[in-house]
Amino acid sequence: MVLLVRAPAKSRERWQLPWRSLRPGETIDDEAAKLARKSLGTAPSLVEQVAAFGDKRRHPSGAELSVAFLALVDEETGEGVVGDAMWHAVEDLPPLPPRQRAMLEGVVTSLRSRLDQSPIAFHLLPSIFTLTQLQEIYELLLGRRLHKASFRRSLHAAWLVEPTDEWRSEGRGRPAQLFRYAPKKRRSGRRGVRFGA
Amino acid sequence: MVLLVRAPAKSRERWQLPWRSLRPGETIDDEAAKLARKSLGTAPSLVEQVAAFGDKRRHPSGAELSVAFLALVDEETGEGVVGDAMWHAVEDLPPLPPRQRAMLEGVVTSLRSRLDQSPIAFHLLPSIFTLTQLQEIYELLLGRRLHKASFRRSLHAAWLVEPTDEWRSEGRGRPAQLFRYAPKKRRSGRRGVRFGA
DNA sequence: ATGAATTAGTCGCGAAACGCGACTAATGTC
DNA sequence: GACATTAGTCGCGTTTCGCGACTAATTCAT
Repeated sequence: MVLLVRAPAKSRERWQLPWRSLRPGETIDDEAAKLARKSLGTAPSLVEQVAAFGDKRRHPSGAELSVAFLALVDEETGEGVVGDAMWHAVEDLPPLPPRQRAMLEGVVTSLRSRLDQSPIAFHLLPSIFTLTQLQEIYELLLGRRLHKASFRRSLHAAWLVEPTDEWRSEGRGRPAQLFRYAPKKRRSGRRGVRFGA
Repeated sequence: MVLLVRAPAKSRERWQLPWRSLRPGETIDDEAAKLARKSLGTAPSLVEQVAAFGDKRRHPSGAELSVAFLALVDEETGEGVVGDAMWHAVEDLPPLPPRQRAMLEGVVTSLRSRLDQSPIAFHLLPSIFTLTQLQEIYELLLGRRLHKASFRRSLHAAWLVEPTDEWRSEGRGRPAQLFRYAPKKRRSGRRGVRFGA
């Protein structure tokens, strides 16, 4: 889901991405982190610069150039959103200013395409987790279901996790083993997680 | 290879990426295209925005924010470079300002990673070309050799080219068939070019 | 002429990766 | 004790991949 804020009354669209103008002397990375904290009421688990947009479609503020950042929070943290901000489903968004629409699409595409190389998903989990939890995160970010056996095979081939000796029995069903994120640095030809079904 | 220009005398490094400051009222896409034309003496076959850099490492001009663009020209066109600009091998570069070093690395990585989905290579070839020419472009951009049979298999699987009925006999050896870029829009599950060996 | 050299293009096999249904395992519930 | 529920694995048929070896068409040297 995407966090949107109410737009000023004069805009045609009623919602916008959270944004702020760059203050002289500040770095955009710092500014983006501050904006995320302010919009969420808490610090996100990951903030990452994605792309810059500077074409004819102008930003609502009239700015020539916009730099898009991705910030991720887990569902629980997302509940504590402050002010007039509200979460919207990515597949069902209200009208947005054209450039923001493009930025959002770019961010989502970029996120999904880098998901196999970058350990983004682990930022949304506690340090110890079950493989089912991990798979659910990937399914959420990719927007589609994955096959359990195939997911685990890719995962082990990528040497990203190692088992702990703890087990979690969460209500009914067989207890799940807990894993931690522990990428093995394969010196040559390391491979990311490949997904398919 | 990368086109660098001489830095002002006061800088520690002697070379820099071509750059200019954004003039109010201009779009960065337009400005980038102009800069490329001016640096090269001719229009590049492709100009593409890649990423923005705004961390602590400052641009030589002191600017807070830098937006990196990729411009590609074929070897022949590159000969006509004007002024004090000079081509340098990507694997053997002179010292650059830190942010520019990072920008360059980002651009090259991004170029290589998107090469399988985006028809970048075709911008560097005439509209009619041989498959060996195409493979050489990919090898140049990826910085490694590819296996001929595998390359052609991936290429045909991606439905990117179609044969013409023309043949080129270029000196010795068997004449090569000429192809044109003609991507088939497979409605579902289109796949890019995959490389390996 | 004839054969070596050169470049283009294809075949096919062994290995690896993938998709996926079906299986076993361990727990709670009725 | 049967059954539902969740975790985890196995294995088989198919596709993809890496790559050496092959055929094809031309030029060059003798």
